[in-house]
Amino acid sequence: MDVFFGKHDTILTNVDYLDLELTLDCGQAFRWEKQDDDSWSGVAGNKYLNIKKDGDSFVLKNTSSDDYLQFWQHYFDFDRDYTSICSRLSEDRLLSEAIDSYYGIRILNQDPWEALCSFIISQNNNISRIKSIIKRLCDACGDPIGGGVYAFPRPEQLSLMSVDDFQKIGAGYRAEYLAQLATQAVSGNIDLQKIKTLPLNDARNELLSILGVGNKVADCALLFGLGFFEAFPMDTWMKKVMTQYGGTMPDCFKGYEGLAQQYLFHWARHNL
DNA sequence: GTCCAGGCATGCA
DNA sequence: TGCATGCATGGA
Repeated sequence: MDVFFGKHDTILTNVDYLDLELTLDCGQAFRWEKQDDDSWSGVAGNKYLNIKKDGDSFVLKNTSSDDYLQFWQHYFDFDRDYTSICSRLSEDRLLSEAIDSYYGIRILNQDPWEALCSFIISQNNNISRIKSIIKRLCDACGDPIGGGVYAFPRPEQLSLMSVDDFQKIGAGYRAEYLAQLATQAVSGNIDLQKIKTLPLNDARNELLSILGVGNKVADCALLFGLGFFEAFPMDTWMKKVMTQYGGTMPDCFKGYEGLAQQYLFHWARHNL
């Protein structure tokens, strides 16, 4: 991949492995919207981005070299060699088919706090509704970052919301979970930066102690927010997929379970 | 109107 | 440990 820093934009060429729609709209992140010109706009951290595929290159609008190097490069996981990982994963027949069909899914490195809150909201919920709840949450108490756009609220901002406030934005029965989580995060009882440094199982157990966090939500937070590429979220779709493996994971998934999961999840939703 | 969504907490065996 | 049930909400 080559990176060019223009006067306003950052331009990526020779990108081996990125499909914007598959990556930004596959249910791992909830703040990206497709625009009329087929570009994608979204918020991550306290940054707004518009990114568009233009022929063989990708244009990150109004993105400085600092923004790219210090934030988006890691967000899009560009430091990881997806080509060699997918080559390894393709040793499995089903995964090989999924990768061929949906080439270009990357795992985004999202903010741990946002990922945890988002996947608590996601439980027993559908993606379009998850998106709208999160948007209302950001509009209600996140930092304005310009253009009428708001960042995802920090713990102390969420802690100022009451259970009733969370219900008013449509969180439903998850309102209680969000309120408790915010309180614990502010008190330091939940420390995601510390959890990030733990071994996978310890990190997982810490997350499981949070009200409203079960196996699936914990694994999503680990994979999409806390940098655990080997986490393997098991939702209803993945349970169906795993019957095709007799319940045991192929050896070639090892170390890359998260990406394998995301491909199989996508494959299952379109083929089962 | 009815169904269902990237589940989880709870109670009971 | 394993299974049944209730849960808030709104888009399809």
